[in-house]
Amino acid sequence: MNLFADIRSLVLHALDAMVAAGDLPAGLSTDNVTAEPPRDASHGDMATNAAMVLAKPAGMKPRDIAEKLAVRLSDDPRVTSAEVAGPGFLNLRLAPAVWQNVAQTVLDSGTDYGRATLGAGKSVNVEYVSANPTGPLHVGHTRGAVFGDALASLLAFAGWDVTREYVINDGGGQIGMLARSVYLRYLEAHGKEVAFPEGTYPGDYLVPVGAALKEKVGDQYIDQPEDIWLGPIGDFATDAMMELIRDDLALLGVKMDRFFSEKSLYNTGKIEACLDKLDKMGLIYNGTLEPPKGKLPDDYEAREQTLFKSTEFGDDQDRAIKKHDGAWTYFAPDIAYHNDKVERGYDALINVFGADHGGYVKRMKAAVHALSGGTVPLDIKLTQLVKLFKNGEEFKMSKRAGNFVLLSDLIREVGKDVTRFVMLTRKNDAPLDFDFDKVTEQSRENPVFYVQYAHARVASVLRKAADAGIAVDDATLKSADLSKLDHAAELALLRKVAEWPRLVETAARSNEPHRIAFYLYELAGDLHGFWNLGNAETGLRFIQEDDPATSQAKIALARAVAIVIAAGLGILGVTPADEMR
RNA sequence: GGACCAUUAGCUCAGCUGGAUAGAGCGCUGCCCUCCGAAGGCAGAGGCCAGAGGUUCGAAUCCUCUAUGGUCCGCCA
Repeated sequence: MNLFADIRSLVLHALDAMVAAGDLPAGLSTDNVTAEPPRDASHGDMATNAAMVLAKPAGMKPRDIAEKLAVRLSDDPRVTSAEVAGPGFLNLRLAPAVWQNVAQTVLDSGTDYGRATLGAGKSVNVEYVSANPTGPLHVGHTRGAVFGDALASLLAFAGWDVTREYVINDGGGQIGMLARSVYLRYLEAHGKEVAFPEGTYPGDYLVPVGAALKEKVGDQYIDQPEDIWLGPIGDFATDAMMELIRDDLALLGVKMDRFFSEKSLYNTGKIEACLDKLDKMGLIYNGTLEPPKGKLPDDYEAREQTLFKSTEFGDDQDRAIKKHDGAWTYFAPDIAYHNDKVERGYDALINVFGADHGGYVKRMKAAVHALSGGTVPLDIKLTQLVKLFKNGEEFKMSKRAGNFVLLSDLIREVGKDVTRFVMLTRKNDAPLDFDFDKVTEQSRENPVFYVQYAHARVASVLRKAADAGIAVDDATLKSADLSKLDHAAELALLRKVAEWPRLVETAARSNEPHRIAFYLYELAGDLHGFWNLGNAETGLRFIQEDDPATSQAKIALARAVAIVIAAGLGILGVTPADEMR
């Protein structure tokens, strides 16, 4: 399925044969032997570094190994030439049939082409978004949501059994503030004058929640002390906020497999049990932390509290799990939450956090390492800030000014597909500029458009061909005579398509979905370039008048490109377009 | 004081986990539509891969130090 893996194993077999023939010492490690397309296509279709890697341990000259290897590889029908080059590279040229078969493979597999077995038999939990349930999602949450979702899809495509999870922070103090805010809206719904004190949430979105509460409970909470209503209203408000958030996520095309309530860890003994477990490992103690460096808070005083020995696992200092008054810090339930994930039996955990949680990474990894005995890797991906630009100027958002751009506003303005794709055109850990004007522009500068346009062009060809009476269903295309695809430009395009499975693997291995977006942009560029060749050289147009057989072979190539684009966009959560408007 | 991330063309960024002459887009220069959508394409100019050491057949990539920028640093979740 993966051509590069096939060629690599061909090389490895040849090396084994050399060992058997006494041309190479036995027992050499071939871990670093690669088979990859050379950067410069003029070097050939595939290059292996085997000779250079093995030269030293074998005590032989690289060129000697390479030449013997070349002879053996030449025996394979797929290899048309094997030349030693440079310091000891072995450049291979492959038979056109190898590339032509790629088109057939793609048509056979459809958008499943490129699915990998990297994660086969393994499960991974991807936790993302996890915004506090105190209001609708805004732009700040969007990048993490898109990134996490695309990463989850990528891993699923690479064979992992993926769980998408959202942890609801419904156990902390901010739920109390939410409840008070809703209470004020509730009073307002009863016609009372209210003022929002510092710390409460004055946003309009709580108005309907207050009204709904009135609907549900009538006037029973009016003039009642806080301890009567705080709990129930907190629950009521959290549910309402989660409904809001789910709606926002739906707009983005994000669907979670599981919502985990942090509150469910409280008063159930789960936190205590988990910390007991750590205590038995000798990782919990009472102590006093060093005062923070840099700016010292005005009211700082050294206090003794319960600490977790995260320094044992590389953290800079130990971390508090209990406040001075004995209440849990946020870290405590979070440890228990991750313990729960470990106990659910995942083979790997991934958390997607905003960059402002960078300081949290080490302690969380420390906790998971301790809880799983080092058996469950936790990867934490941080997403950097998104800067919005409108009319050429940066649009600053601030909590105080309350001028957040809501996720729903963003979608309304530019759409789900644009939002998702653009958010994935940067590495997760690099800041991202989101320019409202650019992202809706129809030009090469706008990668979303450019990729969509390539897909639409193929769809257009299919329509035109059908109009001309040429059968272009995939079943027919599959049986086309692909040996007609013998032009260098056609083979080059097939090579690019053939890279897809390999790209999926590397992207999945590094948890970097942005690589998909970049590859699609390149593939689209190659298609556009190829398309234009047809201007000067009519023999390269997809539709050849009066020659349905050739047309079908060429259209099969176009379809293969479109299928890969569709598969890639599928991972990114973007709908491929059949025509541009 | 410390941690994490970044530093690649005038600008915005990739760089396939160590490979051959470092790549795109924008901008600049010059070209290509009786032609499946020119909403495109081709070509040219433009680089001390922040700096200095190290690791090895080989470094933009790995390690150390330095510089600059960003994020963060008590029991807030």
